[in-house]
Amino acid sequence: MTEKQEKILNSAIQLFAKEGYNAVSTRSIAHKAGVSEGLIFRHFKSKKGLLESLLKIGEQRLEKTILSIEELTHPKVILKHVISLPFNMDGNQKDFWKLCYSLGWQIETPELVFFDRLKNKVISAFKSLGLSDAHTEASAFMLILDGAMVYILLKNPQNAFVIYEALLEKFQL
Amino acid sequence: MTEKQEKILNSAIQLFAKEGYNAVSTRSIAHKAGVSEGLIFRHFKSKKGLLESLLKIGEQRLEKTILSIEELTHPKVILKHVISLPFNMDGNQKDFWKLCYSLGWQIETPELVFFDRLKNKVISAFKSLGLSDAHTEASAFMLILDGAMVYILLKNPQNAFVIYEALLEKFQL
DNA sequence: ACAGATTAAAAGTAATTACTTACTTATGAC
DNA sequence: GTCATAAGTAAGTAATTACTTTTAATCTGT
Repeated sequence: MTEKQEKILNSAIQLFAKEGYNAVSTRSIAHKAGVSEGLIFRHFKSKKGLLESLLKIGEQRLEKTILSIEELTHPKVILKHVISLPFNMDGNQKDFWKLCYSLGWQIETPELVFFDRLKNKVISAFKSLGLSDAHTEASAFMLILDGAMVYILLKNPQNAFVIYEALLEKFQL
Repeated sequence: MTEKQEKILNSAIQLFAKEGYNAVSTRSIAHKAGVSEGLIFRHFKSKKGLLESLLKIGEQRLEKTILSIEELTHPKVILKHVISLPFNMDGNQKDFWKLCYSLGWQIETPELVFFDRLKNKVISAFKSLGLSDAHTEASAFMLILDGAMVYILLKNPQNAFVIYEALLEKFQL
């Protein structure tokens, strides 16, 4: 991975996250990266190819976080870790999640595996808590996770921590 | 409002909701409406003007729903009505909400008033329930409303009703 | 130092974009 | 019926789009 390749990737994810995939031109990416436009196509073939590289890299970076959750055994700890995710993102992670969620509103949703892995872990957690309908409970839980992500990514509030505590209480965690 | 104007509005909101504002061309809107492209600009001045018309109309159509909630007095009834919103949308309403939420990811967020009105009503409900921090509780509640909207609009599931019931239980409604 | 390959930029391409222009057709008031 | 206004279209416009091609710079091994 050359230095200019990284600059392209960094500029692209920032612009995509801020303005949405469709609204960003390859020209603006090249300009922000301080690189010729053609270089984007040399390295990533197409705009879509660039997007796919971003998603792949983002997933890889997330891998150790997901793994550490998958290794947990105590159900309440699992749930607590999952619902903490939106409240513990650094700038890079935020851009990646923002990209994922904004893509969801533009038809091209290239199914992200880690989301299913998280949900499965949540289902197993509710099962071991003895819930009668673990699947329903898990769906509701993931719905709230989505809500929290939207809250953090779109309105980025300063009172995030009290909201986090309120959510914990709601699930008695 | 002429027949062709309505056709333009209908085509536009459907396309915007499905593919996102930026991804839809005025040409495709005109084509879907069976109308010349110039007519869009005659009636709505610009693509953005068309969008603003859609938002205004959508808000007007929502007005009586919001009013009926604002007239409620019993706090638990208020909360139940608000959280029911995502689970009681017809096709037109779905398109409007989808447009609102998808726009949020594309910088041009022309602040929708009804959202604040809903939140204020929710705050007052939590206050009359005697909650110590009604604002925090209301934020968490609206966060969950967002999550439910995303769930319905993006994944449109068939088990929506059981999820709805699970959410009611979470707030003892 | 010099041929060959790699890496980058400069300058294209055709297609598409939002938007205009010039013009025609319907509508209604008097 | 005439005349002003509104509704509508077809054929443009310049700018921008994703992407390509050509040309120049910079390595690399000998």
